[in-house]
Amino acid sequence: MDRRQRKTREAIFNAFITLLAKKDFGQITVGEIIRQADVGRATFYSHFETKDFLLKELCEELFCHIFDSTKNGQSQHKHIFDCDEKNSVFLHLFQHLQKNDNNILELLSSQNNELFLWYFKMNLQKLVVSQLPLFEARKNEKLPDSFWVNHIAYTFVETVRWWIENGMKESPETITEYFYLAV
Amino acid sequence: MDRRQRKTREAIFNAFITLLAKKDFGQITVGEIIRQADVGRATFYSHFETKDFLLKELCEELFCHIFDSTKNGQSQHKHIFDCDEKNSVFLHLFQHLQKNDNNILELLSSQNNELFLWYFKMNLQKLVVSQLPLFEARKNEKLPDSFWVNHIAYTFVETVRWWIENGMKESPETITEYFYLAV
DNA sequence: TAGAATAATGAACAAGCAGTTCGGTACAGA
DNA sequence: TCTGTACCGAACTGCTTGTTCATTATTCTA
Repeated sequence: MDRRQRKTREAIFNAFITLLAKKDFGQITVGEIIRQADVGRATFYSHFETKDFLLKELCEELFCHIFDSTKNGQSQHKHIFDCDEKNSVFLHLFQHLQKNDNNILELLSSQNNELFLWYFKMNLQKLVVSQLPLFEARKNEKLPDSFWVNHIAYTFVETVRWWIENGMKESPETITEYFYLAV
Repeated sequence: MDRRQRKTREAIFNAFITLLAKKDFGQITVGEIIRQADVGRATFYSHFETKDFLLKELCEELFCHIFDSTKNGQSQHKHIFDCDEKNSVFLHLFQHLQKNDNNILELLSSQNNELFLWYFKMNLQKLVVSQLPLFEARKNEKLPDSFWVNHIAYTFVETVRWWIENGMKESPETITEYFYLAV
């Protein structure tokens, strides 16, 4: 990819994240994004079809990074699926969130976009499916699988949200415990 | 209240609900609402400050109805807090939802507004607090109260969403059981 | 390093929407 | 019947989205 393209794309993403930390997705205008990113209007639209696509692509990029941190070998973390202790997968995620590598926290806070949470949950569900044995003990055979997976994934999302809204005072270890106790 | 006011208000609410069943809150315009409701533009704005306030007031009206169905003595249901069997409170809610008295289902579906779900959850939390003893057996003393209440309320919301998305094939009794098994 | 290809610029533009204003009309309630 | 109030509708401001295009700058490559 042309270096100019990469730089522009990054500038737009960064501007967008900065703005998302301050206000709701719905009330961010393209005008604000391009002012913050310092790019031309036409440039923005040559990169992203609409504002919604921008969010979509940002989500894909972020979640790709957080759910697969060995990509490009840049991360000091091992791939979450490769972790030795099975239990550490979710702990690892909480740790990632605490570090707030990508300002993901602002995006997950309650006032932000439904679509973003939806992406988060979708990625989580894939993870949960691979980790189902962990929750075997708690599962009741009467519960349909899809219900169960949905429940675990959303319990995680809600745990993160509760954590953020309460100032993230708890350690990732404590929150992981809460999560397991709640499921 | 003047009969004209009542009629206009109702027409706007109905138009809004009709439109919400078809498309996302964000892409409904005031123009569409007033065309569907067959009222003038200025009339709309004399009733509701903005589109957001319309949603807010609709939520208040609906949840007031569903969470307090004895209001105005119109309902055949007893007040949910007065039900004889403690267990029936949530069953009662699921039954209400199945009847879809107020087209509330469309509003709770995943593509709809965050604000709406937020209101739903807020009302639920109040209910959950009053019903906490029901969940005493499942609660672990390590979990903070606010975390626990939040978890129960959102488990309910997610149960409803799962139910809707899967075609509501299960009976309210079955779903109530799923809910209790999940919490 | 010259030249072709591609990306960015910025200003102008059309279209659409939110929310306001106001003079005129219709209706409710007493 | 009369008075106050609600509704109407059209016009208007201001803002946003998304497009266009001629011009400029940068990158890639031969």
